[in-house]
Amino acid sequence: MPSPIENLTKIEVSRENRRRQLIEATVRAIASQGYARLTLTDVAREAGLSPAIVNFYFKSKDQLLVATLEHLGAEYDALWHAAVSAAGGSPAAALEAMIEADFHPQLFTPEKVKVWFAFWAEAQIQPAYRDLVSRLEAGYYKETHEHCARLIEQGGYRVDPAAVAYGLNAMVDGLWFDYLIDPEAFEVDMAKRSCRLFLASLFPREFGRADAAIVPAEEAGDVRSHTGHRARLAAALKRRLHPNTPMQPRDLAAAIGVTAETVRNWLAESSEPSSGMMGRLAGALDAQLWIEVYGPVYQGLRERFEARLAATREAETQERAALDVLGRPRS
Amino acid sequence: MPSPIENLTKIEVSRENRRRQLIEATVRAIASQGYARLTLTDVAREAGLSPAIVNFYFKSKDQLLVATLEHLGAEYDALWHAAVSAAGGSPAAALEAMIEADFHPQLFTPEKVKVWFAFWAEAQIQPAYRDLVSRLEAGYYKETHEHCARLIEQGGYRVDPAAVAYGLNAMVDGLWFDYLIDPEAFEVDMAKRSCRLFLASLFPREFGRADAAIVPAEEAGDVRSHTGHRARLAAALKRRLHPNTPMQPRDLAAAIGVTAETVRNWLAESSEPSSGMMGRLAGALDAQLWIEVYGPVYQGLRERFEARLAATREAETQERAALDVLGRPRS
DNA sequence: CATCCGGCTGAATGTTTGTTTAGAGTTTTA
DNA sequence: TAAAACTCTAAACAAACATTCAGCCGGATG
Repeated sequence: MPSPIENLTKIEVSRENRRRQLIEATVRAIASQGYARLTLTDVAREAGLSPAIVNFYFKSKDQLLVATLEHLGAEYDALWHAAVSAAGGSPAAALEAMIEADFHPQLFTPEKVKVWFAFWAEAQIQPAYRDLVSRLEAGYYKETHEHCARLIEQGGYRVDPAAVAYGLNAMVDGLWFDYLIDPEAFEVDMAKRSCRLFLASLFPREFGRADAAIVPAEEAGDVRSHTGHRARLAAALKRRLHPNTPMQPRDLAAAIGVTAETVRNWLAESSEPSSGMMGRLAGALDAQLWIEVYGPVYQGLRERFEARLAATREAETQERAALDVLGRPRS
Repeated sequence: MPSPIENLTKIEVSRENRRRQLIEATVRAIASQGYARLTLTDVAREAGLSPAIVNFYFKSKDQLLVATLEHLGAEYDALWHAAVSAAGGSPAAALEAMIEADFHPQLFTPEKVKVWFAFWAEAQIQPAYRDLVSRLEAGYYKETHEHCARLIEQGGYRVDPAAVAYGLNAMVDGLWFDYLIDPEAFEVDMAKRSCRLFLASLFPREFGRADAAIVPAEEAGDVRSHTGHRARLAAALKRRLHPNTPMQPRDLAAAIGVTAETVRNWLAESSEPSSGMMGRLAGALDAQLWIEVYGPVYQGLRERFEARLAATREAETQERAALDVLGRPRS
């Protein structure tokens, strides 16, 4: 389990922290000023530094913006990859995990959604943005399509996996859009329910009947609300900060830009990182961290899937038998 | 059937034309330069005029941009309102009409979609944009919700109309987004099919079974492909340019910025306006024009709906009877 | 025909902003 | 400890841009 930071000198780590500090300042600045009116003075003010600093760490304003988009893209990719891995092999659980990831509080904040749309709009002009955005979208679509196809095959369904994946992707993007337009009125539960409604009406055995989908999903609660991940985080960190490894708490703290005291508190389970900080941790260490900490949550999701599947399959069998009695097998 | 242009002097008409010319130049300029890099010089170049002209017809660059957004919004509203009216009272046909309108070639062009997203992204900052965009979205959602609710009630379905309307809106927005990201790869038919797949799985009687929705929809063809609307347009125009009305072909031509010769060609059915020009016509005359010209197309859609409904209702009745025999009425 | 007036332009203006540069303060290295 | 390297800032610079304005041109008006 090698860590990226082992290969870097302290100077390089420090530079990396400054760059990230500026990138995060850029995100805040775009969210408050807008992309079009963004100036380096805004970024510097957010970062608490002088305007000229940007041209020191990034060659130009354009490069800062590209780096910001790359940062957001990497964060998004890492999150849903980890969620899918944690969901195990079941395609239904994987799709559910992707929906959860799409509305995960680390990504799905008013600030970040605003910034995403700013880049998306601008990507039509700037080829540098465009390529990156297209690659992200394609990767996400491919993954969705794969799980849909497997689900259709395993479940013996007869719909076009491309149409399903396409529709699901579009719905998620559209819900992000709704959130952009009016974050106050947006209800995350309702959004997830709409996605499940779509899947449930196509795959009733795995996602429950469409009728059931209108009932607020009491399961599949917010990841944050689950207790136990504080302990899991501490354990996962301890494994990585084992005495005979070169990395010590203070190194990790320096790598992610917090004090050593903060890291010690996490290890002592007396506090826990914000979701944003959690993303930094996963970046500084490895993506496996995500799975170890949040895996059990998705594991729970998976188990509920299996139970629901068994129940609805029973009902399905009875219904099918009833039709068979009349000699008119269901098409 | 009063026409707005009757109340305007020639000078006012001329001013209105220039304003629209500048607005359309702005749309092209944003599509090619992007919102952030847009300069008045770009707009002027697109319009074939000098940069200072903008501050003559609009007090400032900001006002030009607001006017541009208002123009797009009015066009969008008019289009789907007309489509819904033409669809008659059936909620299913209305929903189908709204889907058709959302991907209508007048609106759904790479240029306009780019510009829409540019404004949407910027709407997070500029309250002037924000209010307008929110109002448009709300109106569209309300309409969708209404038709969904009626469909659910009439059909005896048991899903939450809000979740359906929400999901459908999100899917349409998301498909626009896909188009933004990669217009080359986008297939309009596939997009419409995904929307119908969603509706079909919830309302199988009105939209056909989900299984059927994977077959390319040979019906519901593109509005443009229907012959006959050239004749309908000529007739509709003749009614409005009747000899004893004050408006003559040359007035109409001036109002929409074409030559009188062009209008005469439309009347003679020897040519037809582009979809964009059709939008101008409806604006200069009245929205009813849309219905007269394109109504029969949506009428055809409605008839196919009725036929499909009758066929699937028959099958449904048989199935229900089969279940009743077993004394286990379908829940 | 002379006059007037609105439409439009080219040049000028003042502001904003990205970038450069010289150098001060601090840390690291020899 | 001295020198070198690094980080960061303040000021200067140059380019881009929205906006203003004086005035030209062409058609309408008397």
